[in-house]
Amino acid sequence: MSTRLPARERRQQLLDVALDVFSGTGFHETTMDDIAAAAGVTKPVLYQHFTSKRSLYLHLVDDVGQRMARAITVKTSDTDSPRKQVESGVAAYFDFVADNRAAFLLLFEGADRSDADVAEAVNRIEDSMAELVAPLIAAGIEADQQRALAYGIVGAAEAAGRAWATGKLTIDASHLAVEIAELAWSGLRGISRH
Amino acid sequence: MSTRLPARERRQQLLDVALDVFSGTGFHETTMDDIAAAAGVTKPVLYQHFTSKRSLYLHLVDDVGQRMARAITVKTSDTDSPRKQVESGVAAYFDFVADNRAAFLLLFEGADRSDADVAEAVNRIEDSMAELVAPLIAAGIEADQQRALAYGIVGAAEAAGRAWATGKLTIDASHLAVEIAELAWSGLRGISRH
DNA sequence: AATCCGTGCTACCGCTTGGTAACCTAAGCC
DNA sequence: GGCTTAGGTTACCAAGCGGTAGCACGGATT
Repeated sequence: MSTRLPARERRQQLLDVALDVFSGTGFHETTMDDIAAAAGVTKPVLYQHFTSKRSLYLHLVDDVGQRMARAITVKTSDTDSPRKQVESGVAAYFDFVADNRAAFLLLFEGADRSDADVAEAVNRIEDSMAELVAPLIAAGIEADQQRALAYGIVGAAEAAGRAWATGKLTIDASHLAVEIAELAWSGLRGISRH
Repeated sequence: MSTRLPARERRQQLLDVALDVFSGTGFHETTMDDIAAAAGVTKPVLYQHFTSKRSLYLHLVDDVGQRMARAITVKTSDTDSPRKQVESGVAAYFDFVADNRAAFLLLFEGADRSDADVAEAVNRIEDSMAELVAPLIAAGIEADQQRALAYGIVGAAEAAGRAWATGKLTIDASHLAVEIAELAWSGLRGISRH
């Protein structure tokens, strides 16, 4: 039944499966046996590839976080008009959400922020996105206020993404992106001429 | 050492202590012994007042959620000018954050959303706040888009609150409220004349 | 002073689950 | 065909922790 796999492939398969399971059930509600079973394998196989449950989980969170950050950074670096940057950044954000639902939910719905390491990993992503947004706010504003607004915008995308990914919104992702981009942009512009 | 307390007061003390401990350490990382110790008491005392760890936790989440929702609803019902409603609503939000840091973090930082009941409780709050915000958006817009934007605004406040409550922003709470209110308002207005 | 009840403690149980030791077996290679 | 190696399994352990039974103690009541 269980086809034998070379280490490389098995490891990748385990990562994929673990992402799905963790994402659906959450860290603490998921047992190593659950993941193993979902992969059609037994527990010790997991421990041949990962030293502990925690390390597997952290690996996933880190990995997914980097993928998301990169996806967005790449697509915003094309243009330098602030307006276009907001649009393409938000679009990239929701593209990622749509194409990687499990990954997004792992980060922003299931992640256990009371674990310091996990919280740090998630914060790193939020911070890096806030740093992309901050410079788009008019320069006349104090740095701390800029950061506050940047976190606000990032949070808006996050919440909308979460609502969408959990099925609370029936809009399609690209429309949602346009909507949130507009919210962000006019929010930022409104502030700038305060 | 441990002064004896009548049931009423003990129960309340346990709730207060549990809120602090859960909020700081998270549900799974907190043991019943931890809470008991923090209250200067032993575990069985906890079970004289609450039937299980889960029920204690859920009780807290529910309680805190209702307090927060009420605090905001009350202070927005004064006025009917949309602009003023946004301002006073957001102000009430950050007042609550500042006055109830532990409670806020329990809901939006430590809460384990992979637990269905917890997620539902937290969602209830977000939903009720989104419902306060939605009607402030111009009527010409489709309902689903209104809801999407409403979630976005609520998420902005949440993220800003979280950043503030975890010490990532040094602004004082009332300034932060003004800032986010302005972001929300101009965001909404910008959208409305799309 | 004997009683009683509400409050709290000591001591314990048992299940879940992360993690491991020892063994097995399919497949390539000579 | 035998040997080696890597991928996989069964069976188990240990420990943390939620939850409980049964006892101790203090103070009001009579």
